[in-house]
Amino acid sequence: MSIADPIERALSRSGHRLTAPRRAVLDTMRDLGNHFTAEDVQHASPAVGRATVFRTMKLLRDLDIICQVVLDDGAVVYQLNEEDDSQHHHHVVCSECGKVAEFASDGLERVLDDVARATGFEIDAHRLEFYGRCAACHAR
Amino acid sequence: MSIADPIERALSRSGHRLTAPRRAVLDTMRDLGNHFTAEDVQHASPAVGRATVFRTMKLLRDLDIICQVVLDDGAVVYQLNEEDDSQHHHHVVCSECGKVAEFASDGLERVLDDVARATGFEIDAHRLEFYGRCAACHAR
DNA sequence: GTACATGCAAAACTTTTGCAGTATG
DNA sequence: CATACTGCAAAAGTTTTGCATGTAC
Repeated sequence: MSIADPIERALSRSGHRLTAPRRAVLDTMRDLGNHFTAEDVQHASPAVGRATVFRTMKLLRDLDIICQVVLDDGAVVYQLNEEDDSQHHHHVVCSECGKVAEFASDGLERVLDDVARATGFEIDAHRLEFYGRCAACHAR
Repeated sequence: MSIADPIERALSRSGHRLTAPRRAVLDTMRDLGNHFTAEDVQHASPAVGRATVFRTMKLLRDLDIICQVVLDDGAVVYQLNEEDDSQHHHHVVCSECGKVAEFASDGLERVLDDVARATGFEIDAHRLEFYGRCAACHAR
């Protein structure tokens, strides 16, 4: 039987078992919608053991199903990657409602080259986050 | 009497006291050279109480004397800002030796505009980190 | 049926707080 | 000499681990 949900399929295909607690954690993350911490997930799924929440989140992180978002204040939270977008991308975080949008970086190449030249570093990865106010919060 | 060290002067001028533990923490940070965590500092200055290390680091962060660096794996560490460079800047982290170089972002404006247009966000802050290998490690 | 996954509880960490004593400005 | 700061120890919070039990495949 083939699995309908793409995330559950990815889990299964990578050799991991599709268990009730894992489904519960995934559903919770979808319900939370925005970014969340392990504590958020645990709180919204009290039936799942604390350790399992951490173990599941670590697994999902390794599989690139969730990704880290670094907030303005340095706190690190997580977010489900958008469908088929386990690609490299960045985040814009709304400081009012917490909404996060993703975007792909194109123009960053130039900055990267400049920095490589100026510092002598060979750069192979980066992290970029923007902070501001989303259209809705901005309008108010 | 005027204070020779620019950081100590900044501390004093902002209405804080120049105490032995604070000097010890600052000296330790300079010794560590690179980025460090609260634990690194505490470990290198056993004479200073644990709580004081945390309180001092919080203070230095508020005064923009140290800044956060987010590592590749999401861990957040700290680093002394370079002299007179409490300005906005970014970091390139060597994944081999841990060395961190700072740089100012110029070309980021274009990326920022693109993202603002594409997402509808009004962007007022950002965070950018590059990861790679420094010239020395790269040469080896 | 077997290996993987879970839940629980304890352990290991990290960071914060209350308070009595100390020392800076 | 007032009050900002410190150290200690306890508390609060977070993440990990060991182990017996359960369950997906």
